[in-house]
Amino acid sequence: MPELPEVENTRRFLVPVLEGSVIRDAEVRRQRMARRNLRPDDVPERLRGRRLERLGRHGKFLLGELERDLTLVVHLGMSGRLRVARAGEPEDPHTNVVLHVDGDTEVRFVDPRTFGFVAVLTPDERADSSLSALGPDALLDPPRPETLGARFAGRAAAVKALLLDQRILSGLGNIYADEVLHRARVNPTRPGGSLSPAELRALCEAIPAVLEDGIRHGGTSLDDLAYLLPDGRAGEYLGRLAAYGRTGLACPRCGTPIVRAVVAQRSTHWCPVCQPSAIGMGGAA
DNA sequence: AACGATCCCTGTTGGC
DNA sequence: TGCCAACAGGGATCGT
Repeated sequence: MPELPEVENTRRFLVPVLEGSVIRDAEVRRQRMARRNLRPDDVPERLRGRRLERLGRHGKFLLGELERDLTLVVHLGMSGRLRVARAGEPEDPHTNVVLHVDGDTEVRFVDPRTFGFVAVLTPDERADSSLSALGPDALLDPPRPETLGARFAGRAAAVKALLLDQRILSGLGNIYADEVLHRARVNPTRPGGSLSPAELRALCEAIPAVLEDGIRHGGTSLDDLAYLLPDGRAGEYLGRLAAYGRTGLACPRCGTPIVRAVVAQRSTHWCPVCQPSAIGMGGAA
């Protein structure tokens, strides 16, 4: 699923395509994709003829700074991907939004499950949106152990749930949360408030390390339905995952079979030896 | 306030 | 072989 490394790879690919370019026209073919706008019809209207000055990212949100203080917001949801193509090239199914850029370049938003969205927001609308509630970007502004500890203090919820909470830290999703916890040797079911200073330090080391590793390898493409780079290539990180999706397979660190359980309503994978459920105990959770 | 449950979607998977 | 329920998940929202 698109998480921070996939969104960042998408962003880097799109920077030379979009930055400084004029969006000549835009089509929203499924109204649902524009549902975060007060009026869905605003999207093409607000994009038409406007230059995109800078393409940034906060967590899993792509943020395009447009002329006259408008922001283009794109979230890939769980099955969204952006595809760069020439006009007239065959379209992938579920091409729900198309941006027509300079020349005959198109940026196509393909999203079968429509959990993604596009929005074009004024500064006021942006301030009122959930964007303003996002926590610091997990890569650009990685947490220090003391600040993460302060956010986790007193929390009974599983540390996995807290890592997925975009208001605490922005960018981790289900795959990279499992990978971060594995690298840091922290059991996903542990109450957030119970982590030791050493475990908080390990988490803070693991968060940027795992994300940078994911970015370096082009992100994680689980299957052909999910995330692909904007030129259609798959990311290479799938084969490097240590925990996520590896139920019954050997932990790359100790060889113990990875276990799976539902934590925080999400499929969760960990090594019962490297990530014991209680300090000093080596058994399964 | 914190936390868990539910819903939105649809392609894929697994069971019978 | 064919059908269909279950499953996957980010984020909004709701109930406790």
